Amino acid sequence: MEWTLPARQPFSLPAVVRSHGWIRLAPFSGEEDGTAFGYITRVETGEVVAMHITAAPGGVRVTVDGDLDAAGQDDISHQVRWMLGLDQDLSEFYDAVRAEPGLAHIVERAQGRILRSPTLFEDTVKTILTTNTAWSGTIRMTERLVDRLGDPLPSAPSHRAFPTPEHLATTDEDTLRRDVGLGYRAPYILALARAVASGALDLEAYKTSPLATPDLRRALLSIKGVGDYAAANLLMLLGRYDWVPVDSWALKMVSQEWHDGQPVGRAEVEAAFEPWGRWKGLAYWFWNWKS
DNA sequence: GGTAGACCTGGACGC
DNA sequence: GCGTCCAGGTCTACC
Repeated sequence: MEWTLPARQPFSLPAVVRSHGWIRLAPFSGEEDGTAFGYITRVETGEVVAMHITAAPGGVRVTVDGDLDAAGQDDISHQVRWMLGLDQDLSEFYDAVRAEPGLAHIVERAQGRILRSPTLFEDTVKTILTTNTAWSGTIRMTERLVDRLGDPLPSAPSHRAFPTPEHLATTDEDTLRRDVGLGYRAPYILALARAVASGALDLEAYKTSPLATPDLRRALLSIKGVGDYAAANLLMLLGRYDWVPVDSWALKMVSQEWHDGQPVGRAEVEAAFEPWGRWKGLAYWFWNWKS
């Protein structure tokens, strides 16, 4: 079955899909040009479903294999709206950057939305798996996590959904460390899954949290394995753009952009984007780097 | 508050 | 093929 979902304009599906590397992490699958992507998800009943998203006039077309009841269709629609930020209003950001040569392209290309997973649990796990490793390591760890512990798609069992916190919580550190290859991150992921599964940590509530960003950041930092960079990255995914996710790549880019290749620290990166105020994270994310 | 060292893996490199 | 070095954030212990 298929249906369409409207997006607040301007909207570009390729701009969201290509906003960062998430599309390369299981259980996403996607075209290089960003014109379509697939994702293996689960609906509230526990059923595993493959969805396929393509561009449609004014929004996106959602296709799933087989039929869903009304509740299942609503659930998928809700997930897709969050994943693509279909309801996000970035007009204030566009007005702020229109005159900046390093950012004006954002408006022309309808950039600004960032691809997300359906749950903040999945995005938190993936963010922890980006830390202290090469991107190829993140891809590999995520693939193994889904392959070993995700529930299979009934029509194609080799395709699996991202593991639920409940399922992850029942595994053990040694399996995650050696079989999945998470290394020292294994206890972090296990503790996170158990906290979410037990209800001690309600990550989904952070999507609509009334907390001020500094307080939300402190809450994220209390998760083992989430440090300054990871917290800033998660805030970006939550639509809070007042922190810049400073990693080694950011240091390198800012060094080359404004400091003639001389070594810089976190302070220089933050100072470079300070003028963009509550939009500084987005300004950094979509900056048109010269190098 | 700041800093050093450990954590773990894969890739690059030299032999 | 093997050994060594390095990159990549976060945590913990220590000052």
